[in-house]
Amino acid sequence: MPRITQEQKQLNREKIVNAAGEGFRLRGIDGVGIEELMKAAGMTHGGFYNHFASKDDLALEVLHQGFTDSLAALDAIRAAHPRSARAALHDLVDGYVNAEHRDHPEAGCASAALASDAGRHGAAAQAEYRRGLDGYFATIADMLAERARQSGTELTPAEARERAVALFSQMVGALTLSRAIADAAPELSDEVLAVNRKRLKKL
Amino acid sequence: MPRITQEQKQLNREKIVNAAGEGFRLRGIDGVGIEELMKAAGMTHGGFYNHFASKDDLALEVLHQGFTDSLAALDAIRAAHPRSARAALHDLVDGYVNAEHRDHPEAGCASAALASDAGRHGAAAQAEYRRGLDGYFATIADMLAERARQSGTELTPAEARERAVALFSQMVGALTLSRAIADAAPELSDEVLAVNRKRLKKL
DNA sequence: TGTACATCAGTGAACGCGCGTTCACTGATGTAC
DNA sequence: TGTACATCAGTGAACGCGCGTTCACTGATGTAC
Repeated sequence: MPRITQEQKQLNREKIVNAAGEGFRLRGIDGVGIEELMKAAGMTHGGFYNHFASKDDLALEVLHQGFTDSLAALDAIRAAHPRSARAALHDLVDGYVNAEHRDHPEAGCASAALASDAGRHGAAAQAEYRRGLDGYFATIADMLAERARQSGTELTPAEARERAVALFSQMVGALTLSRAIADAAPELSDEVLAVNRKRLKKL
Repeated sequence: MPRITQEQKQLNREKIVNAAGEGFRLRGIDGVGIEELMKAAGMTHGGFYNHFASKDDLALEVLHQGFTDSLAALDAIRAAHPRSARAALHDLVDGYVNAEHRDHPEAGCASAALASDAGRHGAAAQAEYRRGLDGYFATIADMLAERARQSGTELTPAEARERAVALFSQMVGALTLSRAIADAAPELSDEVLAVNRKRLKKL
């Protein structure tokens, strides 16, 4: 069978990145092997190095793809509420700080699922992470400034950014803590989500 | 040489737990091997199983010890400010959300350093984590209620707890994000810390 | 208190296993003419 | 357009390596008398 279309090769590469994206978010970069990854992508492990120079190389691509997706999703939330930044912010908080997102890191935000992996996997991984964070902070700051404008007040750029940094930090912290106890203490985990969701929407 | 005093055995056990506490916080539970751990504790790897049934067993003890230490440190902060819960809360935030703590996870809070490890290492690990979180939430709620009382207002227990949960979530999120980009984007990392520190103290 | 013996903590070699990575092979694709 | 050949993506066995764990050994400690 081998030697396939260039188009098919590109599709296979994407399958690997997607499978790795889910696996890495669920169990960490070091928690998933290449054989398992390639199997999930529908191939055998030997072909991995036709696509990536190393596992770390793949990890970088997963981070890049993850943040690209997350930032696109954030833009989609904004676009869904063209008249109300307040409604968009509520959607953002509700969509981020909830049980569904907690229970499915494989389909969720790279920031929350891969924070400790990024911190431990070298400067290149951190640079990808930084790009994501910058995007989150800038977009949320925009949303906050827009909301202020729509309710007849003004926010200096510095103030909007401060609030955005604090807001996103709390969102990530809430998800992180709720995940750390999801199986053993579901009520406490739910409480962490509910309390933060409620208070984040009041900010 | 072998067969040593029971007292010495206990000391050796503590050395292993301490070495593991540092190693696990720095590089994750899966990121440190038993041989390396035992070497750091001043022994060879073979004796490990005289102290622990397995590496997971050690991880549980590390979590337990970590939260015990953290909760004791929290009590010490309270005790240092018997007249002002406000001052104690400021100390807590300043001591938690800063560059020193970011750069030395091995000497820092188990909640922040081991959150993803706990979430991925089974129900027993999560139960230890829960115990720590319960302690943090309860103590911080107490501090917030005390601060209100000292400034002439009252806080219902429910309101105090809500604020405590939100406050600690934000503290953990701030530290988590700042660590994820500490090497590659030190200015952004510092900003995350400074913004959250400032706003947490206003809460 | 002194002696004889059982216990058992630390040592370091060894075990099986799974990991990331390499490689010879294959045959369909891509390309040169 | 057709043909001959080079390319190269996927296969699956193999590599070295480090991991968690086991084990026979040792000799000082703990204990029974």
